[in-house]
Amino acid sequence: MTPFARKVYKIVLSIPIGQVRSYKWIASKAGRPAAARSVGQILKQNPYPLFVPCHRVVKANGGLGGYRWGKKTKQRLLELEKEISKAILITKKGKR
DNA sequence: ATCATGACTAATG
DNA sequence: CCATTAGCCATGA
Repeated sequence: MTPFARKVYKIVLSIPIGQVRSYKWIASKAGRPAAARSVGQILKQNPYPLFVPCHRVVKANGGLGGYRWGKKTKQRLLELEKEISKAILITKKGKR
């Protein structure tokens, strides 16, 4: 585990449910604005599968980006979380 | 130090 | 959507 990798995971962990960030954005936050590609390298190692929400990291142009277990899976997780966050909003609204 | 590898980016077709 | 090209960079051998 390198210092850069640690930063990347920490940042990815901070992405809220139902939201996404680009590899470039992560790279900048980690202090290496031009290391988007390296961010991908780090994420594919994914030491904590299903704990680090690496599926919330997408391409800068809006594309899906890659995923260790297939883009299809990534897409499904994102749509699922989108629904979940929507449900959370409804809950908050009705709760008062 | 050098070299190869990619879940990137931007531009082009 | 896909493929190619060039630039970019952390990482590991």
